[in-house]
Amino acid sequence: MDNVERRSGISLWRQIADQIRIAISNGEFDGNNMLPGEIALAKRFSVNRHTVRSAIASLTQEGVVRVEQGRGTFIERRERLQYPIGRRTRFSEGLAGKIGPRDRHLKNHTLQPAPAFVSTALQLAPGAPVVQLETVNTADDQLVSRAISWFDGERFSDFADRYVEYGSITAIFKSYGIDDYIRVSTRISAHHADSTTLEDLQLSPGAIMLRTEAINADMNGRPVEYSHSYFAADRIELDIDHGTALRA
Amino acid sequence: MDNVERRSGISLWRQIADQIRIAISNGEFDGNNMLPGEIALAKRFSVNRHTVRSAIASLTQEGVVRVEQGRGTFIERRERLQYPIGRRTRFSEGLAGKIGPRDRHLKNHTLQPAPAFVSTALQLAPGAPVVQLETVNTADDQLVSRAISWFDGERFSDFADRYVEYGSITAIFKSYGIDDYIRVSTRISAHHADSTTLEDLQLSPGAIMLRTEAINADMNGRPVEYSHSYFAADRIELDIDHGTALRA
DNA sequence: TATGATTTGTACGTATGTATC
DNA sequence: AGATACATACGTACAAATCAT
Repeated sequence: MDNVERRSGISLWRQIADQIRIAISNGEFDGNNMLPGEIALAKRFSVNRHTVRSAIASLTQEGVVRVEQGRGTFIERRERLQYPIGRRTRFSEGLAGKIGPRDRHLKNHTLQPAPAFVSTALQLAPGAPVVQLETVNTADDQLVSRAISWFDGERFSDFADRYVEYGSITAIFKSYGIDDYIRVSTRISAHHADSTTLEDLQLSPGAIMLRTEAINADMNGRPVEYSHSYFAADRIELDIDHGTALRA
Repeated sequence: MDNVERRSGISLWRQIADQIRIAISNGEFDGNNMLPGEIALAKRFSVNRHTVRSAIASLTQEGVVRVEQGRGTFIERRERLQYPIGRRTRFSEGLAGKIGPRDRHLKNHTLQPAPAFVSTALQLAPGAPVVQLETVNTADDQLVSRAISWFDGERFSDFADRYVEYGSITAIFKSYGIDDYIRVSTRISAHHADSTTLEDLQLSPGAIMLRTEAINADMNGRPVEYSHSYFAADRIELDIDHGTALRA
């Protein structure tokens, strides 16, 4: 019987969370990979069931366990896929060992006047038309991200149609006469997942998303794509390629 | 008096969280930038105080509000500092507009045999001695990150001593005859903050951290620094510099 | 400086709803 | 259908932090 100390300056739920975390790493629950029920844990630590629930809620936040209503509390351990980001990353190309087959599912597309932040990023006149694509993306058959991308509506008016035909962004750009393009900027931040991302990526409430804001440009330096991507943080890590050539 | 609907298939706390979020964006609490007390909110929505607390806990997770015991619940909105990461980023150099004066505080340092993952990253023999530095870092007088860095213990045995003397990493490397170094790899992931990071960066429980795992090398391609950094995700965003020169 | 009022945090108990097996 | 397990919601009491007086 484990014990917890009252009036120690550390709340019971935190002491219990700590002890459960240690018990997990000691392999105590390796058999069926799940915790005992809340009532059993409450008895084990001699506290109320709700105190155990507070501890489990905390461990859920940390990503240590995952709770399923009616089934139980499961120990969570998943390797993160390595998702490459670089000046010349091409997803259609084979990538050295990192991440497997990718797929994009087109959720929605529109042709509309650009919001201010989009026209700025694409260096277009305010309110110029832009094509907007919303996709949900998988890698190794796992949902990993959703993205919203914008393209110059004058230059790429039927971008969405070609999407179905060509499949890859690289191929579509080629069809417009753009043989090459490069990533010129990427901004990365982390947030709690919003409701759209929770749904699209089938995440649990409280999940974390990695957000990237990126601009790609053609070889004249003219922006051709602006995008916001939201990755399931517990499924991937971003692997930044800083280039291999030495430069002065 | 706002109302919530029971037995609607949506829990009361979620309905309340949604209504509070909307009220915030409507500017309803702009006066003192904080929510009414829990009891007042409970009366407003005709529910128990704990139901309100569940709603507020959810909003805290989203980063919409921040709770301070004995004071109240405050509306959270802070601009993220833009933190540059690139092949040749130098923190002692002036950086274009992005982020202000930086400072590192040395928390701890040791000289010890390298753990396996460190010797691998630095391309040293297993168990070779390494200098380990633990720092807490500020930018614009705000706590932004903590870091653990490792250096070859043979090559840089008195690294920690020189730290006090020189202040900047670049200057220390120069003192060892390394005039230049570059970032060769960066891996970025997001997690819930662990207890050490919570404490070092004075974060609230449930906060998110951005983790970077980085290797710097000298101009011969020999690794000179391996580091793990943990950033307060609500205070910064990482701005990846992909370089400006065009390369084949 | 001290004290009381206010506000959030912890912990208990109880009842009922919902999902799974 | 029944048993089990987690989810929601109510209530009560007291602790801890903050703030005004």
